[in-house]
Amino acid sequence: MHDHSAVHDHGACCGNATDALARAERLCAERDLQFTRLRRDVLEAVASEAKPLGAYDIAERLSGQGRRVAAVSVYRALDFLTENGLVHRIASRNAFVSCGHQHGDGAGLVFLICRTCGSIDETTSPEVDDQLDRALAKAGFKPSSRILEVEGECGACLGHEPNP
Amino acid sequence: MHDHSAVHDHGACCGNATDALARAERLCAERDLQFTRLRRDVLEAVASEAKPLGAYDIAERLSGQGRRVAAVSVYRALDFLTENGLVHRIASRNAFVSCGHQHGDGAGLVFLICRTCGSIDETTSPEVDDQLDRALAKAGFKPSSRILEVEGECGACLGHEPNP
DNA sequence: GATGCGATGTTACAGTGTATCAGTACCAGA
DNA sequence: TCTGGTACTGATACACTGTAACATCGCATC
Repeated sequence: MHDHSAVHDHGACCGNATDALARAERLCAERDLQFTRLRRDVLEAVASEAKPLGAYDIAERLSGQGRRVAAVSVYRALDFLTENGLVHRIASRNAFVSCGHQHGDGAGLVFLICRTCGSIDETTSPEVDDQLDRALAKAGFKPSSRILEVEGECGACLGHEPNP
Repeated sequence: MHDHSAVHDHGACCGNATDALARAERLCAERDLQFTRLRRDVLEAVASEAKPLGAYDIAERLSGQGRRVAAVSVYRALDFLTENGLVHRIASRNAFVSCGHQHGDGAGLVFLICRTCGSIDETTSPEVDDQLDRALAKAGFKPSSRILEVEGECGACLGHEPNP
């Protein structure tokens, strides 16, 4: 029912699906937005998996038992969720993860993508942002958004290895 | 013949196509790699445009006059070129740009993507890299590659605007 | 010439994303 | 109540991006 074959248990999995849903519910109430069934289901699918999911994966998971969710609908729900910072898009994978933090709009995030277990973590680093802003200013470039994704091995997978 | 409609003339255009070709030729000779006609043509197409080009755009440009270059071939050439640091992939655009610098393997690059004119510049910032390494170490993450792409407005376009 | 290898050509197909139109639910106002 | 507007969803079609598999060609080497 729930794939846990990958070596991964940093606590940001499974349990946070309900957290994410609760947070979404609150946020939509605050902003007077509709948290519809489709949006809820898409968020739940994404949040219940630490790995990034493609839009078609999500559509497949939500379909069945007389219900058919087309990829288009999933994309629309994902647009809504990303616009409101509940889900992030991983550009290097063409896939989506649920936001694990409550950091406002999702600016300044760093995504850590593990090559071994496929999981994704987020962090932030004000120091990186500072230096980046400085570099951009020096280049005469006015930023409006950025993506920063790092591939490598997560701590859990490094720990499991015999010879790091 | 050559589209210059976009506001963009920071000197990294057109002229550097020949530079890029010369650099590629040298590099392939050094490493004993084949710099074939297809690879040359693909690199030339990418280098003669400051904007990122999609693989199918490239295929279209190289086709005509009895020659037909399929997208697959372009992808293979692009794989070769990116592996050797002659071309970079822009993940947020699914497109490719020729490398404007001679910075070895292309690690530590920052891509500046202008929303207005569509051009792409590269910079590097050792400070950003330092801070990023620090943040990754703190997170217990061992990086093997990263992408850092910033969208915004380039200096040229900012200068052209009436009220910045 | 035979063999092996890398590069290319060709076809087919999988995966990703968007455009467009139609239908539905709901709410505000006449 | 009816009507019209808005937001969401369904559905189809299509464009774009990328890969798998196999055939062919050129070239170096035996």
